[in-house]
Amino acid sequence: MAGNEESSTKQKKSKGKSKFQSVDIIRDNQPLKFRQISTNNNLEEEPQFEDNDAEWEEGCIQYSSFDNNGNNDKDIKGVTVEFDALPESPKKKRIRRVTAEDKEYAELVHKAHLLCLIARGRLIDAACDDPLIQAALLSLLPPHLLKISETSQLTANALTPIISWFHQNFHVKGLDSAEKPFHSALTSALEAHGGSPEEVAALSVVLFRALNLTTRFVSVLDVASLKPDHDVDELPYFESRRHRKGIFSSSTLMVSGMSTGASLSKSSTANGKNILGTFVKRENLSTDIQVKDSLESNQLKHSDQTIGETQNSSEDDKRPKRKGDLEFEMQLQMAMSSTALIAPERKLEASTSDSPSSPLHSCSPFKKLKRIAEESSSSSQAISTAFGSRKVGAPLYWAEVYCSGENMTGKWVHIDAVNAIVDGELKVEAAAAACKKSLRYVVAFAGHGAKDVTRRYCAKWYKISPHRVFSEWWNAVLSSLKELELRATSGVVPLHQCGMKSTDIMGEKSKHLNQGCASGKSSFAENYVNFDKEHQKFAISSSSIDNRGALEDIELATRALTEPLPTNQQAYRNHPLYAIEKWLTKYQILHPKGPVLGLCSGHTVYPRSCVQTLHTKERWLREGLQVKENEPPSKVVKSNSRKRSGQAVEIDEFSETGSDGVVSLFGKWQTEPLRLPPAVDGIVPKNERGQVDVWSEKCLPPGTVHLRFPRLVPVAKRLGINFAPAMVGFEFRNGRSVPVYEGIVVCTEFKEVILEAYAEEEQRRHEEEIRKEERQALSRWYQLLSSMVIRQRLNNTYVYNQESETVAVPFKTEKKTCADITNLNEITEPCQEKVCATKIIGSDMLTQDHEHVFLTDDESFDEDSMTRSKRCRCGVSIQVEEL
DNA sequence: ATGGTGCACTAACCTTTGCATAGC
DNA sequence: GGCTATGCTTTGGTTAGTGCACCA
Repeated sequence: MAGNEESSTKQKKSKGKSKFQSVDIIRDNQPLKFRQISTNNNLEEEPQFEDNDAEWEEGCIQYSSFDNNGNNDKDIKGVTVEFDALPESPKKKRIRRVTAEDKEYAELVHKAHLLCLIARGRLIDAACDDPLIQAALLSLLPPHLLKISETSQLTANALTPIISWFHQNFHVKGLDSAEKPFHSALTSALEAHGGSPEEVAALSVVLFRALNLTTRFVSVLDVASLKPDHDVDELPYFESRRHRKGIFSSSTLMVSGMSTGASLSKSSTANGKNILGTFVKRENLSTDIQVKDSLESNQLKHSDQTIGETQNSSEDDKRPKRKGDLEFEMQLQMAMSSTALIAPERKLEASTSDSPSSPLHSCSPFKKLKRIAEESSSSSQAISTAFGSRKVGAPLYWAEVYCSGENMTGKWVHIDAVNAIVDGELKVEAAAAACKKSLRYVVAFAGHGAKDVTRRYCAKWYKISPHRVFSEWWNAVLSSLKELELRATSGVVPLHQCGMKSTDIMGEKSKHLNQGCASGKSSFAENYVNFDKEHQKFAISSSSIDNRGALEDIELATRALTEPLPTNQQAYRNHPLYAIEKWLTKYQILHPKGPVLGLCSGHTVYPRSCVQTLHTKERWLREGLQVKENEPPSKVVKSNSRKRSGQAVEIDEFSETGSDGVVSLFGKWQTEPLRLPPAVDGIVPKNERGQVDVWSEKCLPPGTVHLRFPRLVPVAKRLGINFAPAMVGFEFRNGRSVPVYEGIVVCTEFKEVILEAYAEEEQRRHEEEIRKEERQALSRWYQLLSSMVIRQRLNNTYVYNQESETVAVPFKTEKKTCADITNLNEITEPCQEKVCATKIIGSDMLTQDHEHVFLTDDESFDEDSMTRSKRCRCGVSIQVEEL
């Protein structure tokens, strides 16, 4: 290593990229240098130990520190260096970027997990259809509540008393019974009047179905992330696993069981809709919570376990608590108070008392909760779970009941029996967001089928759509399930009975649209035309709007296309509905440039449908399209293709300016179907490179055909047929693109001729190959046999003869059995007596029938090795060293 | 203190049509 | 001399993703 100066230069050069650290060991005035692989995330990189690549840091360690045992041995073995600070500061920490492989893996996991969750949903749905459970649950229902099944025009309000009763009688008890089959778990939950959130929600579905109400079991599929996640803790499946051990395993609980009796009746009567309690009430209630003996002990044990998981370890106790941990503890306390299965306060205090310095600790958990509750209550009817960053408490399961008396045409009404919420679809997203959950997939299950109803609950679709699997796959998965679901839930809704015509439905759409306009702070009137165009597929005639499924589809589609305009610019980057010019890519343009939907931070917002992708003329050719004559380019951009110095003069023929380095781009509306010059007189029209670019069948000149066989060129040449090599793509090799050729393009009339010739040629080649292989096989057989014979001959001569002192070696031959290897003799000119391979190999070969005769004519002498080779006519040869 | 926003930076991805030399 | 096989070498623009400062 050179001096410090050089080292520091290297350090500067490798600023922020240090992979290794070196330490200079001063020993006998000769600095030694060694490196330590840092704890860099990029571990898969092979360390490069060339000096020019390595990044060195200097440090001095006294030699004596290595030699404290008095060992003067010059070799240093196993040096351990301890650094005061970590080799890399957080600032220098390199982020490991996700690779395509990571993404693919994550997507596979995501899909598999989705399928599992759908299967789970179907299982629950099937269990909810069980007549025994339905009957058992129905038997518990007070008689006056049974009347609801007689209601012809069911409304959400009519369901409130049932929800109230259910909520008073069935509570979330937190313990997840994932180990049990769901059917028996549901039975147990019914007996115990409570269970996991999933079971309680399912029981509510059972109840509604028992009352002959068209009901779906709705579940938020809390699926593993579609994108590779660096932080495994954030992965939902890890999350859920972790929380399954706790009281609130992917809980849906938002309001306590104890409190809701009062709050339910009050709020439900107050607004007739929302019977949600608030945390302010919870705070008051919590001070009066009575410990219930029997359940307490169990719960305490469990809470102890849960707390133990996060804090009971002595190491953890001493560690300063993270915010999330504290929040989790508060969550825990809330959970216990909510279910009236609370641990004694001293326990709670103990659980939070180990981080006195924590800012959160300075106020009591309930004060904190009160503050949060106040915040959440500031937004009208907000669901009071907005505490903590932990992903617990989010609503994951609920029911949807079809209320024919709602909304003129009937409506699927959200009913969260766990939290006693009726028609709270607009609040689900807020509740989920408060618990850091996104409603990526909300799926309704009925009749063994499933339907994606995410749109109903998710207003900000643009936020969740990047986290959903691509729609083609998802739609394909759900298509058959959707039919099943539709069959189970569809019912004819004659429009005339509802006094609603198709125009009214479109009026509804218009209303939604205008709502969207209002939120977008802009007039959308002119957008209606475009909107209507996009809705064409949903604009079903009055005659076809005859079932709930179709109506719901319209409703969901309307929601899909009337999302409010985002208020931040970045949301427009990949927004499926809206776009601003700022976030268009190099190859995108607005065409037509309008209508204007609104403004965002001074940027005009356009519909995403106006964004068109541009391509060069050549690129359009690949799509089987050509740019119309005299079309001016829609956009001229700087070329990013590398021009070699030798070909830099090449001028872009499409460029308006005519200068090099720019590319003209055209939109699809400027193209027409490709019209290539046809083949004339058996001549294939070729491009400037003397080939045909076969990106697709559309790219073939009329009258030509692409023959995708190897070794066709010599055949075509031999027949004198005009052809062109078919280039089918590129391969990136050695840092550059290399064209890939596959077969040739010939005129159609020569297709049969050339294929026949090709078949003959291939046949001939095949036969030739077989012959070649046979020759090789025989040659190898001959070599093998020869070597064996020689070996035996030598054994006989030098080993056997020691005993018998016989010079002549007997050798058995069998003429009759050697027919199989006649070719051997043809190749090698052997003796007339044919060697039987089977005999030689199977027997000792020591026979008395043949005596080798080594004629002097067949001898050869190698002067270098001073050996004489003698050959018998049977093919046996021996080498004799002359002394 | 916290979360949202926007800018700046980074790394993955996409791009896309040789050349020199040795051996036969 | 011509043909073929082999080895060499790895750009730079675009864009999605991430970190961080700033602000409400």
